[in-house]
Amino acid sequence: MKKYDHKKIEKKWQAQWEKDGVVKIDKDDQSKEKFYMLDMFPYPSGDGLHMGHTESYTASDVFYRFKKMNGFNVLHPQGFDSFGLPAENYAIKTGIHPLETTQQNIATYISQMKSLGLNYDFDEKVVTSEPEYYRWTQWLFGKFFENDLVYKKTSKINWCESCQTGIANEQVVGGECERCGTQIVLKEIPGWFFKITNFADALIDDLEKVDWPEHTKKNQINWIGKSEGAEINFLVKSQKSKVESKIKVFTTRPDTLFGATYMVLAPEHNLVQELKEQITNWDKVEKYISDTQRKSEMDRIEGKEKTGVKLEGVMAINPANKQEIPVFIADYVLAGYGTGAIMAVPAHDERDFEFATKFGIDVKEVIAPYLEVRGEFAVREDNKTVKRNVVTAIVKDPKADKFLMLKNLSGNFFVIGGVEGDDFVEEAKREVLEETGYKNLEFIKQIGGELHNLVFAKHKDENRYGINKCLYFELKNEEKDEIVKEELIKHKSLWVTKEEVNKFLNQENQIYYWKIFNEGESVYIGSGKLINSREFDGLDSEEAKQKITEFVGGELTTNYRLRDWSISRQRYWGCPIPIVYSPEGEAQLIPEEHLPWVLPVDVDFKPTGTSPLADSKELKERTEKIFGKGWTPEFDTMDTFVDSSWYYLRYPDVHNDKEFCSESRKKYWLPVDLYIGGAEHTYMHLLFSRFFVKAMKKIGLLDFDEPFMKLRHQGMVLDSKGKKMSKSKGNVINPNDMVERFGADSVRAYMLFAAPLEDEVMWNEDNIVGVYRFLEKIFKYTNEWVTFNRDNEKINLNKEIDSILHKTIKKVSEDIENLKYNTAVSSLMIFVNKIREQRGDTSENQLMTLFQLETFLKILAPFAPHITEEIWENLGNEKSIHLEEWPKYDEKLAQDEKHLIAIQINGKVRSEIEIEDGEDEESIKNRALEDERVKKWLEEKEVKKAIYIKNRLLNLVI
RNA sequence: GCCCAGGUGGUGGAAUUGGUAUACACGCAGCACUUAAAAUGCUGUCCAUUAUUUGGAUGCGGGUUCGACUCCCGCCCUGGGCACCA
Repeated sequence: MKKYDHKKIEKKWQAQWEKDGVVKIDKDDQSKEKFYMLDMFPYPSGDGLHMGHTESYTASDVFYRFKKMNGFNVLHPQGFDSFGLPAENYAIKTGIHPLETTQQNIATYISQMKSLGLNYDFDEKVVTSEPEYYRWTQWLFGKFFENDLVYKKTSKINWCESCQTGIANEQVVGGECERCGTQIVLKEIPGWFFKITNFADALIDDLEKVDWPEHTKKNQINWIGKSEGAEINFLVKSQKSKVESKIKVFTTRPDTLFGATYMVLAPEHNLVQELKEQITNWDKVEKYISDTQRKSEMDRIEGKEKTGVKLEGVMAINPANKQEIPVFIADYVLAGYGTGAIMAVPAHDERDFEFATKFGIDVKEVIAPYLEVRGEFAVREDNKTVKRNVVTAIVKDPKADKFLMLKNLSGNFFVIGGVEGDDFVEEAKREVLEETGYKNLEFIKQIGGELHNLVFAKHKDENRYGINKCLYFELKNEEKDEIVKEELIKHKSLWVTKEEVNKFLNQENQIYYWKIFNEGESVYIGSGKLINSREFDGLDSEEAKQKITEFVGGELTTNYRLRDWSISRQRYWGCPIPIVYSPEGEAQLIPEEHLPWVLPVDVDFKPTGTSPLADSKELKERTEKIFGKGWTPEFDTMDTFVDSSWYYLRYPDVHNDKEFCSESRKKYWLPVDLYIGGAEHTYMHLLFSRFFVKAMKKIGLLDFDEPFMKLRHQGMVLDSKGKKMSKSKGNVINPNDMVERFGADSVRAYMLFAAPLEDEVMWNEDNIVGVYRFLEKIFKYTNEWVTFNRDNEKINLNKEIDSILHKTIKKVSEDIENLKYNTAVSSLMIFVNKIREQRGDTSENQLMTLFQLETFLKILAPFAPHITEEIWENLGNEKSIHLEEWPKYDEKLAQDEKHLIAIQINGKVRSEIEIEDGEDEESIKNRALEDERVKKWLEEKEVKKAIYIKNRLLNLVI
C-alpha cells in the first residue's frame, strides 16, 4: 500500500504539464465548437492570491476541463489588471518603481496559480500595464473620441486628499475613497468623460438577452435608475421687487401637480444664490447651506429627521392652480439628481409628507385610490352607471373592544350607506341609527382619504361608482332605538372582535379602510383617479400625467440616476490619455502611429496635487518633438476600470500588433460564454464592460451587444466563524499554506464541496480532512479494486458497479454543467463509499475492471487533476488523463430496475414496497393494499382516491 | 428607511424544482486493531416516547393541496449592499 504524498505528486505533475504544454490550444482551429470561459482577472497585489480567487478560479478550472474533455475548443485565459493605486502608493512609500513591484507580484500570482493546478497558458496572458496592451486601450479611447463618445468638462468631483486624485461617483464608498478609505471632499477639476448615459436604455433592455443571476440584473437596473416623468417650470416671485425667475423641477408624478403645496431646492442650487437679494432671512439660509456642505455623507445618514429652511420673501406659483406656495431649501433634495429642485406633494409622497408635517404645510389630496371590482360584481357594460357618495362607519364599543358589523346575504361589512348631503358625520350617524338602532356615537376621526370604486349593484341592477369616505366612531352608551322592520329583514347587526373582522370583511373598499385603521395613517403613493384637480378630476393618473404636463407647458422626459463616467485620474500608474494640447490649449487626439503613447519613467511619485506626469521631462520633450513647440501632453491617466472594460476582447489574439483582435478570431471566440467572478463587481466593472461593447458595436468594431452571455458569482470565503477575512482581524487564510498542508487537490475539492458556488464558504480547516481522506482512500485502494487485465476490460460479474458508475457519470456531468459542484463532489464520494461497501471480505475478488476505474478517474480529474494523473500513469497510461474524452453514460444503466416506493395514507408515509421499474399503477396499488401495515391503517375504510407518482410514491386517500 | 440574498440536526450542507426531509462531509459516542497514542476500520448519531411503536420537527403564524423545505398571505430574525432619486 502506497502512501499518498500530495506534495511529491503535485510538484511532479505541475512540472510535467508545463513541459508537455498540455494547456496549449490552437486559437485558429475553428473546426471544433468553441467555448470561452472567463475569470475576472486579479489585481496583482503584494499580498498574493487570496481565498476568494482560489474558489472562483477553481470553479472555472473545473468547468474548463469538463468542456475540453467534452470536445470543445476552450479558451480559458488569465491576466492581470496591473495598473492601479496600491503599486503607486507603495512606490511613494518605498521608492521602488511600480514596474518592478508589479512584475514581482505577477510572478508570485502565477506561481500560486500553478501550485493550485490551475491550467492557464501564461504565454497568452493579458497585462494591462504593458504597452502592448495599453496601446489598444489608447486606440479605443481614440475611437470613442472620434465617435463623439468622449468629452471634457470641468466639474465638481470627489477628491481624495490622501491619493491626491479625483474619484468617480460610482467609486466612492460611504463618503470615503474606495481604495484608501480617506474622506472625500468636493473639488472643481477638469476631466474626460465617457458618454455611458447615451446607452442607458440599452444597458437596461439588453439584460434580457443574457443569462445572469436575477439579483445582479435587478441591481444594475436600479443603479441605472431610469424614471419617466416631466420637467415643469414654476415661477418664483419676490415680495420686495418685481423680479421673477423660473425654477425647473423634475417630477415622476405630474398628475399630482394640483397637490403641490411647496417647493424645495437643493441647498447647492444656483437659484438660491441668485435670489440672495430677495430672501429676507439670508442669514439663516446661508447657515443652513454651510451646515449642509460641512456635513459629511455619514452625518447626513445618521440625522434621519428632515431639516430645511424656508426662503422668506419669495414665493413660487403652482402653474396648475396659480396658488402661491412657499419655497424651502432642504438637504433631502440632491443637487445632482434631476434638476436639483422638486415640487413637493405631501399628500402623495412620504418624504414630502414628513417634511410638511414638521413645517406645518398644507396637505392636499389629489389622487384617490381606485378599485374596480372583478368577478360576480364586475361592472356590466350594458347597465347605466350611477355616481354616489358613500360613507363607511367603523363603530367600536370601547368597553367590549368590539366592532359593529352588518350581516346580510351578500356578506359582512361595517355600516355603509349612500350620502345625500355634505355632512358626512351626520349622514353616517343616521345610517347607524337606521340600521342598528344605536344613537349615541362620538365621532373620533376620518380614516384615510377618498377612495373610488366601481361595482355592479345586483339588487338595484345598476353599476355604481362610489366616492368613499370612512369615519371612525366610538359608542358612548348602549342606548338604542327600535329598528324599522324592513331594515331588520335586510340585515342583522352584530359585534365582533378585531381578529374576527379580518375574516368577516368581504368588500374591497372596506378592507382598504380597515387596513389603514389598523396600520395607521399612511400616505397614498400609488396611482388612481384625480380629485381636487378641476377639469382633470376623474382622469386616471397615467392619462393625467400627460394632460397636466401639457396644460402647464411642461415637457415629458426621462431621467437617469446613472451619470457619465469620469475617467481622468491625477495618477502616475495608469494608462496615459492619448491627448495633446496645442499652444492655444486645443485638445487633439494623438494619431495612431504614435501609439503606444508610453508612460514616462522619469517621474517623482510624491503627491503634489497635480498629476505626476507633469514632472516628466521626457514626456514634454517627446510631445514637442512630435507636435511642435508649445504643445503639451495630457498629464492625467485613465481610470483602471477602462483597462478592465475590454480585456476579454484581447485574449483571443494577445500577440496581435496590428489590431486589438483579428476579425476571424473575434468572430470565432467572442463573446464570452461563461464569466465567473465576485458579486462586488455588479455595478462598476460589469456595467462599464457592457458599455464598452455597446459603444464598440456602434462604432462598428464588434457585432454583438453583450460581452458576457452567462454570468455566475462565487460567494465570499469567510473564516470558520463566518466572519469576513481581513488583515486587521488577523484571520486571513493564505491559500499557499493550505496547499502545502493538504495539497492542491484537497483544497480544490473542498472549496467546491463545502457550499454551493454562489453561497458563502466558511473555511473550516477541520472539515477539509473529509475530502483529504476521500482522495487518500482512492489513492491507497485502487490497486485492490481492479484486475490489471486489459484484455478482460469490459467483463465484470458485478453488475451493480456498472449501474453505480453510470449513475455517477450522469450526476457529475449534469452537476458540472449547472455549476453545482458541491453535489458533484458528494456523488463522487458516494461512488467510492459504494465500492468500499461492495468490497466485503472477498479480497481476491476483483471489484472493478480497469475500464471502470479509468472511467471514474476521468470524471474525478477536473476536481483533483494531480492525483488522478498519478493513478492514471500507475495504471500504465502514457498520455495525460486530461487529454481524455469525457465518459458517456448509458441511460439504461444509470436507471434502477427496482425502486423502493413510499405508500402514504392521507399523505403520511405508512409503509414501503419494492416495485419493478415501469410496473403499472394498478398492480402497485393492489400490492399496496395487501401490505400488512397498510391494511392496519385502512381498517376497512374505503379508498376514495389513489395518487401515484412514478417510481416515488403511492398516496391512498381515505 | 429602501433593495437583494437567506433561515433545514451539534456544524457545513442535500432534497429529482409540489412527491419517502435530513444525501455527502465534519464532529461526537461506542467497539476493533495497539503496550499506549495517532492513524485506520466497523457501528450508531434530528427530537420525544416506546422492546416492536407512535408522535413532532425545515425561523414563527395562517392559507392553497391528496401531499408544502418548495407555492400564496402576514410577521420575526440573520447577512450583504445603497443612502432621502422627486
